[in-house]
Amino acid sequence: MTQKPDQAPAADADALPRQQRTYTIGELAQIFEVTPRTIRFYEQEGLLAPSRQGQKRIYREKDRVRLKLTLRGKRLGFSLAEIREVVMMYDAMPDGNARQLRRLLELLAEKRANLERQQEDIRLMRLEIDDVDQRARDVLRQLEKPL
Amino acid sequence: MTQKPDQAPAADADALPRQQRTYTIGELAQIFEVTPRTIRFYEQEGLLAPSRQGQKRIYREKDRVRLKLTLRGKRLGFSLAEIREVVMMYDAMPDGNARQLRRLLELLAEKRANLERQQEDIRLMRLEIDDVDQRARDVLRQLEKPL
DNA sequence: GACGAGGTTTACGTTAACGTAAAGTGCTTG
DNA sequence: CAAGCACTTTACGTTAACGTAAACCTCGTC
Repeated sequence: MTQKPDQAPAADADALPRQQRTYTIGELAQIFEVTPRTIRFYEQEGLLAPSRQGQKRIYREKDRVRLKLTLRGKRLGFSLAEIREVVMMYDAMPDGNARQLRRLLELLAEKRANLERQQEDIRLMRLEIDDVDQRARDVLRQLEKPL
Repeated sequence: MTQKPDQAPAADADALPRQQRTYTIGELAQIFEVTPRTIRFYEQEGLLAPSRQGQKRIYREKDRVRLKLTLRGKRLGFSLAEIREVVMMYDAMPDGNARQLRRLLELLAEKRANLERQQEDIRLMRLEIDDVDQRARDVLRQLEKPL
């Protein structure tokens, strides 16, 4: 029963060259610490398009990367709609219409500007945090001094 | 009618030393490009606590800074609850209980870690964007070449 | 062949962060 | 003093991003 490596799922899964590996929804969910529901929802929103094997969803490397990018976008506060916009244009690239491509470049510039503002926000917030931290330590030191 | 600088609101407002300046809700809203509703909502959520003059809210420099920090937090994807947590502990600092202070330091460390992950996310997403940008430009060039 | 572990669809519920509308207060300006 | 603005409270509506529950397959295993 262990001679048919047709689609070995679990045991020697990490022996495959990764590009050919497939994932179930549960596996992906575990990897990224989200629920299957979340993954299905992202599909419904047009962010993922796994193939099917009968009724079950089959995720490939491409889908895994998509999910990773989506979650990264979310951590940065982007909405699913924004993320989808970029992802879909990216997919439409190969047979790219010139107008579409220019639009994509605009979009990318927007995102870049967004990221830069975020970097500045991070820088400032770090300064604030360091300041508060310092003051808290000072107060604490004063409290512990008169022993 | 222009001799009483008691609480001059508009005309020579920028002549005041800023620390004494006060703002109406509408002014603040305009400055930060949010609606008054948003500002009231933040108050309701415990993020702002303007004084009153009769029924009207009076915002001082402190409130303006609070709002600025709040909006910065939002841009970074923090929830109002998270922001409030830090803000409230900050306010409780002066009469600080040692346990509270240590808790604050923990919280700050958390936030810092969060910011660092975000920076990494930004770095990676920039790489992605630059890559997509480059490929889009390449395709575009090929489309325009055979004139 | 019952069953438990995973998968599936469908559908209603929930939370955060406001938007929007109604109805009232207070000043100042023609 | 009527009109208009900017403010107020109260309350219901809305959207995004899932959570949760029910009811159903399908497969390997005891």
